[in-house]
Amino acid sequence: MNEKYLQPYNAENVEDAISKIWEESGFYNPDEMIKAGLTDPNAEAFSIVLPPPNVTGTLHTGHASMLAIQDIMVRYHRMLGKRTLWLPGTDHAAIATQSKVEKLLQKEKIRKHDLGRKAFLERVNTFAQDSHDTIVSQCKKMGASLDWSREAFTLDKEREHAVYTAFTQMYNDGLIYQKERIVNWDPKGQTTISDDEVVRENRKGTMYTFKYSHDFPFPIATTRPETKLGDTAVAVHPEDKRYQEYIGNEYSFNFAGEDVTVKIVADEHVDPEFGVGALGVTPAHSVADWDIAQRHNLPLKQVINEYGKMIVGMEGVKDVKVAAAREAVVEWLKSEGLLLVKEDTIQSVGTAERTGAVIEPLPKLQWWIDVNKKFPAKDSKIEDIEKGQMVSLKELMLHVVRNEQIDILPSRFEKTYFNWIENLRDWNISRQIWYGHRIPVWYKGDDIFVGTEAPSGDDWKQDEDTLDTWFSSGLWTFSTLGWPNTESDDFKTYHPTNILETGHDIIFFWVARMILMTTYLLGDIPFETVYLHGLVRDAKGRKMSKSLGNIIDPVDLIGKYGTDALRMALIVGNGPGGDVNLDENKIKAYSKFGNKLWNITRFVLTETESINLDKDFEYSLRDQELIKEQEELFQELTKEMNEFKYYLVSEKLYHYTWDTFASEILEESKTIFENGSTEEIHSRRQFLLHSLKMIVTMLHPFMPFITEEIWKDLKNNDDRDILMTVSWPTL
RNA sequence: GGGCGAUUAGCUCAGUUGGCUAGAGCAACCCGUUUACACCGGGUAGGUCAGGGGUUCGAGUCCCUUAUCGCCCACCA
Repeated sequence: MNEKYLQPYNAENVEDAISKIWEESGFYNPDEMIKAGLTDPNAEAFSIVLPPPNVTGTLHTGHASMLAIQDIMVRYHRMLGKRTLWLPGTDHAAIATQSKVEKLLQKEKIRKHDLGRKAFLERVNTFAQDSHDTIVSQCKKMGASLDWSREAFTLDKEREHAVYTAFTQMYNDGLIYQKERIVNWDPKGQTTISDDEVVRENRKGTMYTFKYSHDFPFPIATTRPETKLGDTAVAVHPEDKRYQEYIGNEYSFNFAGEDVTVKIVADEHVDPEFGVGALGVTPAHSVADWDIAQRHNLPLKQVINEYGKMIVGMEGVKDVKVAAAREAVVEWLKSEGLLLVKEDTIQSVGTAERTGAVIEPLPKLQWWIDVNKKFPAKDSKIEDIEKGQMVSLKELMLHVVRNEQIDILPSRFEKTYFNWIENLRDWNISRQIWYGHRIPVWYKGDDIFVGTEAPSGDDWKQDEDTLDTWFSSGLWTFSTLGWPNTESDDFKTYHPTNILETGHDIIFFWVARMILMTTYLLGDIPFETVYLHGLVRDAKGRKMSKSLGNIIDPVDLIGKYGTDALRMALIVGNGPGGDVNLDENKIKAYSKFGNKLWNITRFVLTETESINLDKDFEYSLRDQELIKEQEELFQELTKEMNEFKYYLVSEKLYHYTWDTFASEILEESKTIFENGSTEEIHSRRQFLLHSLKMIVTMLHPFMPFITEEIWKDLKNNDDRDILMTVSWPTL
């Protein structure tokens, strides 16, 4: 027996050595598996794309959990003999990365405009490269069997070509258009953001009820008096008796130094029960008011600029930030005797997901994707949609989930998905930041050119804006497989992918966008199953955050307990959609399990030292009984593997190994070895060896390192050298 | 305002399509080392499965209801 078993299991030494074996084998790459004769070239394909981590820093425990789940899926299918690809990459994460680098520059007292676009982007690229390198090494530490030879980046040349191709097609189909409309403006990030990048927060505010002027017939209420300088109407409910006589009238007056004219309009949107039942309409600075203005053809008047400062008004208001201007306007109302009521209220404030700034709705010229416009469907692999049939993006997105061509797990998220799509508005895809895919539109005078490359000839100027990062992420399942070349081997073999495993927090940002892009561009689905995992929380179930100081670094945990133990702690009891509380004690428990398995191996090897697995003999009655029990369990486990119930399989393997195999069978074996007949002893030795091989094989997707290490001492001549490439037991 | 989820042992949680005396890890208490493993073994204690009602031969599991907590979505000024 190998002397290593005389010492307790040392995860750290073993894991590094095993990683090396796997990487040097090249078997993460399915092509190498085929070359070595380990995978049948005609085998069914199985593919997953890694949700590309943002190059904004290092991986956290959430990533660790994601890697563990996906690696289980991948190793399992590889062992089933499938042509298995797990494709890695990273995401440039436009705004997130740019604002991170801006913060770093701020510490050096450098502003990005002083550097200029080119120098700034060099800084960002350096930062992104560092993050990338850290992420790659962390993925490897987790034992993730990713095919690095196919690694991609959302902002590299190949992906740019895919992005430009997609943009051009959508533009030519009239799905991408440019229009001035009210947008979510982030005054801190100096860019627009899409609706789902706006995080709503309930904050304390003050509701002011006042009259515009002494001549105005009735009061209105608002939480933002400073925007009233931009009012162009007052809306009331059409059936509200109090205001009937005023509908259609126009009133002009001076408000805090600005000449204002408002028209009284009747609109169903107004709730007569709320406040005074009359709403000052500010089309340029409120999304709801913009919609009212559209319905009544009202003029637009911008009073706040991109820096969140007032551009009109009296002294103390003009050129002042909105918060201070609000105070000034309220003071003015008081002094004029126009303020009637001031009361505390809770208001829902939109903030920018990345910068935390309060969103200032502003009218701006932007690029949009029309989700309602009908277009002829591409050559369609979508069930019940024929080629050329007129469909909208929204319809396609709903259709493929409704007809279960795409399955979402857990299924309750399907409802959430439908609800979101049904209320979807056009997608604002242009951003006023530097880091990202530059919009593939060029201008020369009044001419406009949209294409995958700059037009020939001088004086063409490319659009300054970049694309929303999710535009490129939306193409991920096929831009990584060679698209727009649909004839490439990878594309033909691995698309659509089988499973998308990701967090339920990005179902709208990403999952929905991938479905949008793929159904539109390919007339196909991007993946068959969406497996959504929850959040990794701390031991007490709290969200990990910097302010709570409860962030756990997966690398520290691996150093302490080993990757196998961490993986088990993240998997057991963690079903789809559920949050997992990561308790260090749980990891500790599974590191003990590793040692248990180690000692089981020691016992079995000691007792079976001189023998090989014998295929031609009959088990004793007792052993036949044990085999039967075992096979029943293993069949059940295989079924559960196919149902994505990794949380059950891992737990059951743990209990079988410890409570049944070690506590009962090994103990019983001691008696047999002492008192049994020759036949009984031989049978039991065979049984132990056989069982341990089965256990180690089935545990491999969960605890890849220790099982691979044990396999070295367990394999026979006719077994494959590397456990990763061994077949999953078929019973 | 709409939707979803949770509530099981001191703590953190499993419990798969309703089916034998409700489980795990950690914590607590007692005992055990001539060895596969003290990173261990054996044992003890601890739960009216949030409350109430219903369906059923049978409910932690299904239905209704109440309470508490949490999450997501939404243009109530």
